[in-house]
Amino acid sequence: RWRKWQIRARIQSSIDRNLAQAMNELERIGNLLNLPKSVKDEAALIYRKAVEKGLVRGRSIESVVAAAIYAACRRMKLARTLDEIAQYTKANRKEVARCYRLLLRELDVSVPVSDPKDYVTRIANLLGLSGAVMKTAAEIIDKAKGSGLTAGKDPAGLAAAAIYIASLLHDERRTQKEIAQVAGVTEVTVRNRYKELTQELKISIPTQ
Amino acid sequence: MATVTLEQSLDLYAMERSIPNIEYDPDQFPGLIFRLEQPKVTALIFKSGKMVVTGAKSTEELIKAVKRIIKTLKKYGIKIMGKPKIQIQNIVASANLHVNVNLDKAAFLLENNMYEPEQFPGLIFRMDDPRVVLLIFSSGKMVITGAKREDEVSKAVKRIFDKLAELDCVKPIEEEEELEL
DNA sequence: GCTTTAAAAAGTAATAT
DNA sequence: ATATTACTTTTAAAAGC
Repeated sequence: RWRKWQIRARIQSSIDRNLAQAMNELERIGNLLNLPKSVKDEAALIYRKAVEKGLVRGRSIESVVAAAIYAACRRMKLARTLDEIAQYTKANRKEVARCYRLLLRELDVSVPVSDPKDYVTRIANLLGLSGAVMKTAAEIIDKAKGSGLTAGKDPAGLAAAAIYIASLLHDERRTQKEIAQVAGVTEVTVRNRYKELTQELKISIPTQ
Repeated sequence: MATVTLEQSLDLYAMERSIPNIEYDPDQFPGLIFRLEQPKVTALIFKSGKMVVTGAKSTEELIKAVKRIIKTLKKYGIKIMGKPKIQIQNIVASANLHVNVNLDKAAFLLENNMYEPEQFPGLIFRMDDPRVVLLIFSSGKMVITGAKREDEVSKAVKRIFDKLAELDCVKPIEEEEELEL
């Protein structure tokens, strides 16, 4: 059937054109975020599934690409906030979040719940903190999980507070302001998590 | 939240002129906003004679509110014939399981859920039967929405409690303060 | 899809004192 | 530095863009 073949070819070419444009966007945003090739490949795979399922219709390619990048980062356990990714698009965080939820619901992509420890690694690297601080912060996160202090809390805020505490314990102090900034949360959040973690886990900070 | 149907059309402009404390800006929204203080509800009134009533805490309160809204309209000279048809469209309720919920574990074991703590502290669970959506918090408190009947709410709460217990996602709360009424 | 309305949950953000 | 206030999520309907 000529007709059927023709329709199929037309759909395929439209998918191809969409993909070509999307891959350019993916490359652009991915480079701005300094994402490793493995994450960009993962995002490309997710995006391809989305186009093939027709999920991009009525939505901007850019926001779906951003959502695919976010999903890929989560799957690869690379700590990036939705805001960091959305800042390189014309869409706002809310629109990218909407696309991300659509990908989760419509595609067979399972995304693990984000682990505050992934943010610990990133924050420590950005602040040039030692592996010892990183290790202690990760231990604090594990204890917090065991005590049920992490449920419902922003992993970035938890990681920021754990890093703050660990930096004090290792005498590599960073201010709450510095940590809050790289973690992408406010100082108030770092302070609130810090209070809760030190009190509930009975961590005493040497007064200096 | 309920819809009310009056089998007649309404002149919203006339209502806006005669009834005090009314908001009506057709450029912003096609409905006229009417706020009733007792029972405290808000009604969106449309020119088709249909309305949306939100804020009622019970079916009884809803019925009383609709009667008072219509009485008020009549008081200001708006002619209303027949009796209103009230349909409950959505019930929003909150509940407390009085146990802590392990959201990480629940997110891994429950089927249709979404748990994104960087975005929202609650786990969003879409239940098939009854067809409702639950926002579950680690405190054991929750929000149930999407139900059309009150029994769907209690059924959903029982189901989710059983399911969470079965999956070993609940833990008794240590620090029990509890009310002394 | 958006606009408007209300309500709860717990966390975070923005702004006020 | 803490106290408000406001916004995040979910749901449903109305009429119109």
